[in-house]
Amino acid sequence: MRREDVVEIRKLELFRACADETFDALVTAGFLQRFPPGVVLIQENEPSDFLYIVVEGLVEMFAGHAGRETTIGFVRPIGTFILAAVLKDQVYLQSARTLEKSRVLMIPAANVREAMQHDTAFMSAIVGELSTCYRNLVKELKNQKLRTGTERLANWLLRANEKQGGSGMVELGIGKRVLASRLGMTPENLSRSFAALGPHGVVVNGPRIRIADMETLRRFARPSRLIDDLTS
Amino acid sequence: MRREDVVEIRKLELFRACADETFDALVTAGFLQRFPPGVVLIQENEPSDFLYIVVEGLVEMFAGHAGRETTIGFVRPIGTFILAAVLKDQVYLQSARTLEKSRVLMIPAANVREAMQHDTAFMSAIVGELSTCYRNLVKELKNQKLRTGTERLANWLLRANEKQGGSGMVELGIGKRVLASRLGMTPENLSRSFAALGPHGVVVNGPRIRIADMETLRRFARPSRLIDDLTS
DNA sequence: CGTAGCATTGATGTGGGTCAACGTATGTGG
DNA sequence: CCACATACGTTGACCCACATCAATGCTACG
Repeated sequence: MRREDVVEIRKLELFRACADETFDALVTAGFLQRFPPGVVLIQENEPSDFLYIVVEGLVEMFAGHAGRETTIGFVRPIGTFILAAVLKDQVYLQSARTLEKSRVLMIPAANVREAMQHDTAFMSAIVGELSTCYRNLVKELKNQKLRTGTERLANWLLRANEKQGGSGMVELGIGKRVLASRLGMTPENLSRSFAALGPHGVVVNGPRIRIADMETLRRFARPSRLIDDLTS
Repeated sequence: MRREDVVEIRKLELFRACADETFDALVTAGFLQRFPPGVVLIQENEPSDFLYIVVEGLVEMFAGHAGRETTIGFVRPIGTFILAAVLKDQVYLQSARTLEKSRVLMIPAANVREAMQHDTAFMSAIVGELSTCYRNLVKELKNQKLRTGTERLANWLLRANEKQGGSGMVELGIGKRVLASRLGMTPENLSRSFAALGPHGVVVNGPRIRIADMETLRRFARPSRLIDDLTS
């Protein structure tokens, strides 16, 4: 494991405030693994053996039921997933797979729980992380229940544009079929939603999207700080 | 505030393990308020001044956007709400209103945050509570994205039946219009969904539902531990 | 009583899923 | 280098899930 990666992980909200010994112990106990794209890292309903930290690449969280499947979210460097399952020592509720070639740090769940009990600053950081994740999930539920698919796409584009500098040129960065699942629709419907956004100032060119008229798109999308803000 | 209420609150997962001084300080700092039905206790986008504990009655969590509104969940005695907002000292993402005559204990947010920093056992309980809430929310998101409205209703009935003793007679306990919002559909569609469950062994009689054929209903509903379990 | 709110039902429209066909890369092996 | 296979995105036809609008009956309550 590269030193620069360790430095980056240390900067995570989750690890920033904890003691050196805590951090070192966790990193030492962890395994750094490389995975090609498309590898399933964890599967729902399995016991939570590790806390996962994405050091490089891209991981998709998803879940299935009765023959259907949906994407819950993505984890990019540097980010963690399934913290809650690890803390409660219960089965995963989500599955995870790599979308790109990825490097992932796996920390044994028992070590995380133990570290939390011995380092108050770390536990405090966990509270912060869980609260943030909880609030993001509330926003996602509101996104799903209060908006149509096309509206979700419009807001996703606005947010992606800001993350990429606000130039009005958006690179999807993920396949459209995965984006469709993320937004809770079928690939066919995503195509039609893109078409429907044409009159609202959106020009599609393969994986490159141009927001030609930001004001019109915003008027249609109706972004809300209580749904779309990333931070909190 | 009655002594027996204090005893019950003390039994909450959130307060069970904390020090006596922590608990007493929080309860002393809190205000016990009575509200008639239909009172809005908090509104989304307002700063989080209090942690709320429902001592008696029934509270609905809901959220609105662009003229639409949806129910996120219910809080029954003894239960807490908006813990995450309080911990992050940020605005509420949900609103809350009483559905019945209720008694609610309001604890100033600053006291909660302070207590957490001074009582490790309390902080540990907060981690447990947040993890549980997070996982319940993941389940709700899966419920929404992976099921149709009628399927959600069928599973809701199965769960309500178990909570009420498993006799096969289910009392709704809330208005059908509120239930519809909870399940993410309109009141009209809830009526039709009830009708659609007739062939699957469900008999409706106003607010009293009879599950005449449990096996048939379960076969239709396809309940899953990864979506419908209350505990975890 | 009269009125207001709620549940139900029907008619109708829209969002979105399903199925099928087709085009366009991107590879792979001959 | 080409033929072929595969995966993906797009488009059209069609159908189901669900919302909307309107009308009706019911119950609860002042």
